Amino acid sequence: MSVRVRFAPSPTGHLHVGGARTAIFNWLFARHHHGTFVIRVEDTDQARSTRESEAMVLDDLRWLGLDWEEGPDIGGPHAPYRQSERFERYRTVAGELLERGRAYRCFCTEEDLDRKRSEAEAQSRPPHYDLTCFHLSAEEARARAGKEPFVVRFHVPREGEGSFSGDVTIDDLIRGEITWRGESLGDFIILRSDGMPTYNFSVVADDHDMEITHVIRAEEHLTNTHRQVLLYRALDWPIPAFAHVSLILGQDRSKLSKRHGATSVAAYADEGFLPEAMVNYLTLLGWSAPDGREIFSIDDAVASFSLSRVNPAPAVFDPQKLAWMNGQYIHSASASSLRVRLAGRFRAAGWIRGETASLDAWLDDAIDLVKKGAQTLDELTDALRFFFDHDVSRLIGDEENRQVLESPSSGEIIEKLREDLELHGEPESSEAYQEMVERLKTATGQKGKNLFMPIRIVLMGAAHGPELHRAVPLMTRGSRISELAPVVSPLERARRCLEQALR
RNA sequence: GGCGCAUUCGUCUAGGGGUCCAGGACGCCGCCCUCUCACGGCGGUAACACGGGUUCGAAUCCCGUAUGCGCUACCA
Repeated sequence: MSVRVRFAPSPTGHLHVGGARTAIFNWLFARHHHGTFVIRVEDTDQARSTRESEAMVLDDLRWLGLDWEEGPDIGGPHAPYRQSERFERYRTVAGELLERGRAYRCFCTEEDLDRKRSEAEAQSRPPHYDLTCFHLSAEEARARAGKEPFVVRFHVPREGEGSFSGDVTIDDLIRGEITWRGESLGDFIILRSDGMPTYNFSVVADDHDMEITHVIRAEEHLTNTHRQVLLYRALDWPIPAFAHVSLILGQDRSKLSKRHGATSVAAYADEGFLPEAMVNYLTLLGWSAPDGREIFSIDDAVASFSLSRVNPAPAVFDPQKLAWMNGQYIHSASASSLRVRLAGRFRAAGWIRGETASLDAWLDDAIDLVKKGAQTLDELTDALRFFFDHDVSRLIGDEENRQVLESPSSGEIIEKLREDLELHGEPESSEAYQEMVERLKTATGQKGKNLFMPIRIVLMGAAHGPELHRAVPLMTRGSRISELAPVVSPLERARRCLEQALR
């Protein structure tokens, strides 16, 4: 039998990293087994669910690089894939359960239930439903159903009730054997008074109808499995395999949520994280490759993925390691591929004014110049800002910079630098830059840090940054490309500094 | 409270009775490279929750305790 798995998000906002990892594990499992990946939208909570959220979640999944064979956007043999469009089916299944005597109408009001619950708690009895309506005769139930609101409850088989048992044992693919006793469960609602199904019920109906073979989901659903298996049994439906993936925790070891900072994958996309890095990191949160490698492509993960290597313990989300990993991907990416991903940011910054091959070539060189210093696309963009933005007053506003510039030799070095640039022209190559440095060495008698720091600060605008012999020629070349926003040329920088900072 | 799950360096993890005085990665610290910052290289710091068993031998198996988390809803 071919593998069929599903990811079932509730459309209540962007996809969060926890959901993303569950989706990734499902997808990896499906692809590894050449199975089918289904997206089903669980929007029975109509107060919180929106179509906009559904579109966002689907976009987030696509951004991660996941694809699916069946889903609300593309349909499929088991359409519809939105629970809100499957109400008829749930009513039919509930009717089947009613007919089989495995479920019953319950007319107790919420007030009744609240009262019963607190009474039970006061007497330290389990707060289970007291079966009042279970004991109603079929005739009475039918009669009241016409004029009173009711819910449909599933009856959890009690000891000695025929051949049925409320005990359930599953063999979780990640955690092994897990057993629940029937006594720990009360009769639970499957259809609300407004006719809407509850989660545990719709999930079972859908997973069965959609022929899901493996239910891979978050650990928070683990104890729900007890109810769900009971439902499968009452309906004589085959029970799928289960795999419960542990929760992702924040730094304080509580379940990851908004107050832990960025938790939606969209937020990471905005900051300039690459989907490949995101998938790689999330895959590693709970799973490890058999060969121990930590940086791997999604195809490698597909090839070696197995649920038996998924760790059952919860994992703390570590933004630092994610950032490191994203950096690894950026550092090994080609400049041209990064340029494509950065295009939107460059345009937003107003740096790109036209289109020409020389512009692309310049951008690629610029990207290569700074990419090792960046861990995100945002940082990479920031690292390029110095080309276009040369603010002398901000430059001398920095204490470290001012100290260097105020040293006795600096004035002379900058003066000679300007003279050299005027006389020999601005360096367009690394070699030309080196020659310029040699001339400045002889002219000023300075070398090492004493020589380079003033040059660096005046030309680059900061004491730290990329290599001068690459950056300065690029600056020169950039200042001559009209399709690019104005790059401040080396000579202009030297002049401005002399005028505004050094007397 | 009841039920369930989990517990190896700060974090992610490897390990599934002897090869483990526990290996890798992130972080942190130091050194090297170097005009600076990064990158990279090298080295260091740091863990089997606790208590009982089982066994010649336990991080690995069993029981208990502690702690954390989840469920116990007409949320999913």
